Amino acid sequence: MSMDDVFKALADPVRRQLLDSLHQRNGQTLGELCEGHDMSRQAVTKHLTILEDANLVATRKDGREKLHFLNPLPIFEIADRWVRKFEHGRLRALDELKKNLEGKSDGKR
Amino acid sequence: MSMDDVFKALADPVRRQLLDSLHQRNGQTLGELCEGHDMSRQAVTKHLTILEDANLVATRKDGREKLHFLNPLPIFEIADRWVRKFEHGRLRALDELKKNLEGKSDGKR
DNA sequence: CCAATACGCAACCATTTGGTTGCTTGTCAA
DNA sequence: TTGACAAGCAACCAAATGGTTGCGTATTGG
Repeated sequence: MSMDDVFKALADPVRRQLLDSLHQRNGQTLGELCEGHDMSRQAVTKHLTILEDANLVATRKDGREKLHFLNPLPIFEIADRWVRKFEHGRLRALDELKKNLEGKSDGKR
Repeated sequence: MSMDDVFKALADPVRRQLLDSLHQRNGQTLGELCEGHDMSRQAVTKHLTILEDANLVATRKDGREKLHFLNPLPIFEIADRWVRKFEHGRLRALDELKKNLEGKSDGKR
């Protein structure tokens, strides 16, 4: 579950939609998660595997069904780290950017 | 600057490193940003273009140099939306996940 | 028991991605 | 003015991605 895996897992709209679906109703089976997606079951399986590898989804087998559960913790971790990193001057960020784009060799370099 | 563009832009370690570099020192030229990356200038240019398309980096031409500036706002927006969406039960998320994985047909379905 | 259901596995394919090289353009400085 | 430097453009390539199909396996309900 490297950080890169989480970023890459989140970079696909289908996978984000799968997370959304699990957020609405947790513990869905593979078949249920396939509904509404215009692709084969195997394609959805591949996406779910990527989400599992990123530790965003955990599974449990129940009989012949496979239940999927959302794990939002990696999302929180990444958000924390990345937001905190750039937090400095969050409010003034737009102003600073504007000035930088207008300013001609403003001396900061 | 769709949300998908931002996610995809952040999904590559080279691009995240470029954002880091700009965070350390804003307004770097293309040549400066290339230093320390074991790839051609053109490869870095492509990554920077993706960051520009995602509105994470803005540029200004200064003579024969091109200056690059970080725009952290899209990161904040995405973090806000996604963290808020899954915020519910953030603290208990891990416990709930554990129980779901252990529990056999806990009746919620 | 056995047929249907739910899922797994693997080969295959088209497109996208991430990189390269070669050449061109524009700007500065000696 | 002209050579060197910074960056742009375009063609090309290998590998990863995202999808497909066909078939195999295990579980369950009638």
